[in-house]
Amino acid sequence: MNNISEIQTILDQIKTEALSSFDLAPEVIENITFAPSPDLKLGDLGFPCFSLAKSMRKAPAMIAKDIAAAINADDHDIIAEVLPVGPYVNFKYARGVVSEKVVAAALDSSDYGKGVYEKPEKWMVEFSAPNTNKPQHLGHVRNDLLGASVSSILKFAGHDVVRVNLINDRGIHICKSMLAYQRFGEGKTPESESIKGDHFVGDYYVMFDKIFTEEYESWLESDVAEAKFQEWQKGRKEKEREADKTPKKSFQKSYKDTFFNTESEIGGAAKDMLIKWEEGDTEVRGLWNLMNTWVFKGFDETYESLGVVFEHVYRESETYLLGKDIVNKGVERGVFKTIEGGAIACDLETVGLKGEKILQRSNGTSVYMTQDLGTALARFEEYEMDHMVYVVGDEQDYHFKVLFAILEALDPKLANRMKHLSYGMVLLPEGKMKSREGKVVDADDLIEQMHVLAHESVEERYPDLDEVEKRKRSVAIGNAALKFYILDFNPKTTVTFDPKKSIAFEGRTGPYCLYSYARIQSIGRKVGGWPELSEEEREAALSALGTDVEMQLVNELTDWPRMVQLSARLMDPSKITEQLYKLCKAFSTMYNDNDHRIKDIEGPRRDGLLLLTEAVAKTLKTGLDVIGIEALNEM
RNA sequence: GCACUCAUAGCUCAGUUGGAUAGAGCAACGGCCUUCUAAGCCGUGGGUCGCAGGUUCGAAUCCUGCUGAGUGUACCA
Repeated sequence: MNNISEIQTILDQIKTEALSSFDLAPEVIENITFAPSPDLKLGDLGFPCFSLAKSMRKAPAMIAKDIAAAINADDHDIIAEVLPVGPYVNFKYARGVVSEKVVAAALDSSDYGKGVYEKPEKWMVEFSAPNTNKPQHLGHVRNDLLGASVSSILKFAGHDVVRVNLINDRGIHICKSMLAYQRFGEGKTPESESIKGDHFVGDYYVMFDKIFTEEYESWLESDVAEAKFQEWQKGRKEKEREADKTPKKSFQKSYKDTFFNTESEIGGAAKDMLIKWEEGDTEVRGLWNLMNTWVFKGFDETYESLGVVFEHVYRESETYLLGKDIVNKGVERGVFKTIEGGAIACDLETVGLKGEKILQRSNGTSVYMTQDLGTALARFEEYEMDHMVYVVGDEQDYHFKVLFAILEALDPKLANRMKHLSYGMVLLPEGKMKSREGKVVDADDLIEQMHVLAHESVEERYPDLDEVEKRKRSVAIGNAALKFYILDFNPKTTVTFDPKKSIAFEGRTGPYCLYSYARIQSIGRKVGGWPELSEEEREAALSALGTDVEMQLVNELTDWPRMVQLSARLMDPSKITEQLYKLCKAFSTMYNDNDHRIKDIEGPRRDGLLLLTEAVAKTLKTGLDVIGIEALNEM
C-alpha cells in the first residue's frame, strides 16, 4: 500500500510468523508492537509479552523465552540475534545489512518516506479563513501554518489534496471599518499613507471600536443608563445579584451589545450600512469593493511571506446565501422542523446531541450554521472528495460537532468524512490577544522581526558576507525559526507566546535543522562531491557501518516513513518536526564524535559514512520541504 | 447551571494511544574550537506526572470524585 520502510515490514513478518505457531487470535498478534529498546545493549528494538500472558497461561518472561527460541535469526538477514530480556523479546540487528537497506532506500528515492496509494483519497483542507476588517495576527499564523503543512503532509503521505480558503468578507464587523473610513477616511488610501492595505483597514476597525466605546461610556453616565441598570438588576436572579460585588461592571459588559443594537448612533449607522450592502446599494458596494481590494492585496503579501497557497478561495459574500433551500427541503423531508414564531430548527436530540439548533430565524434570514451546511454540501458535490478537513480553533469544537451531526442527518454517506482539525489558542503572557484593543502580535510585524533578528545573528557570525547573501539567509533562517516553532507544538496545545523569548535560533529550532543541513553540504563540498559507486561497492561501503553512533542515525532514518504516516494520520505536523530534530541531533552527535571524523577514515567505511551523511541530508531537505521550510546550502 | 478541553522539571513543551529507568529545549553549573561550520557536542543537577480513590500483571495515559485554569453553551459571526 505505501512504503513504510522495508525494515519494519520485514520485522512485522517475523513477529507474525513467530507468534502464529502459538495458536493466538489474529488481533492479539496485531496488538503486539515493536518499540525501540531503551538501551542499545539490550537490543535495537523489541516487543513486550505481557498481553500474551492471559491467552497463553504463562508468565511473560517464559513466553518471551519461548518466542525467542522459535525465531531462528539465521533465517533473516536483517537479524543478528533474538534474545529474551525479562518479559521482552529483543532483536539485535545485523547492523551492516540494516544500514545498507535503509540508507539505500533513502538515497534511491527522490522523496524518501513518501506514501504511495493505488487509489489515493481526495482530501479538501479549509484553513486561514480571515476577516477582511483587520490584518492577521499570530493566531492566524498558527492556522495558516497548520493548514498549509497538514495539507502538504497529507499530500506527501500519498493523498490528493485541495487547499481552500473561505474569506469572511461580509457582515456587521466589516461594516464597522467601512463606516469609520467613510466618516473619517478623508479620501486617504494605503498608498497615500504608505500602509499595507489590511493594516490600513484594520486601523479604521480599531477607530470604530474606540468611538463606539466612548459613546457607550458617556451614555453610561446618563440617567437613562442608570434606569436601565436598575431595571436590569431587578430582573436578575436573587442569588446572582447578591454574589455580584461589581454589578455596574457586569451591567456594562452585558448591555454593550444591546446598546449597540438600540441606542448607539454609530452602531445604528453600521447596521444601516449592512442593510444597504445586502440591498446592493451602489455607493456602499463601491466602498466595500475598494476596501476589499486593499485588504486582499495585504493578505496576499502575508500569505506569500509565509509560503501559503490555495487552490480555491471562497468568499462568504458569495456563499452566505447557500443552505437556505437545503433548510427548506429539510423541513419537507422532516429532518428539520418549524418552531413557534416561524423559525426553523434542527432537533439535536435526533442526531444524538441535546437541545435544538436554529437554522433560519423567524424573519427568514439564515444563520452562520446554515451557510456552513450549504457550503459543505456544495463542495462535496463539486469536488467529490473523500474527506473534508476544517482547520479551526478549538473554541468552535461545539459548532463543528453540531455541523457534522446535521450534515450526517441530511446525508448519511457523509458520516466520518468530515474532520475538525481543532487547535489551541495562542495566548500572550498577559492573556488573550485582542485585535480591537491592539493587544496582538501582528503577523507581518512578527515575520519582519524574525528577519531582523536573523539578520543580526548572521551579521554577528559572518560579518564579511555580502549584503545580498546576508538578506537571503536572514529570510530563510527567520522563516525557519517561526515555522518550526509554531509547528513543533501539538496542534491541540494552547500556546503561551512570550514575544521576548519564545522564538529562539538555538536548541530544538528551525535554524538548528538548517545548520545541520548546511554542515552536511559543507562536507560534500570538502570531499569533492558525494561518492558515486557501483552496486557492489555501495553495498560494501554501507555494510561497513555498525557502531552505536552510526546505528542511532540509521534508526532515525528508518523511523522517518513511519513518522510521516503517523503525522498524516493524526494530522499533527509536530511529529515531523520531532523526527527532523532527532535526525539532526543524531547526525550532530556523530559529527562531533572523534571516532567518526570522515576525514580521518579510509576505505569502504569512509564511503559508508559519506553515503549515510548524504542520505540524512536528502531526508532532511525532503522533510523540511514538507513543512514549508527552505533549506540552505551554506549558513 | 450544563458541556468540552487542559493541569508533567524553575520556564516552554513532548510522552508514538496501557509497557522496560517519565523525555526534549531553554535557564543553571562543568567540560570541548591549531583537526569536516561552536546556530554545535559531551556531562551534572533538577519530578509525589494538580489532589484522593478505583480498574489492571502493569497507569502520566483508562474510570470516579475533588481542586484550579481555559473555552463553549444566541433567532451573533
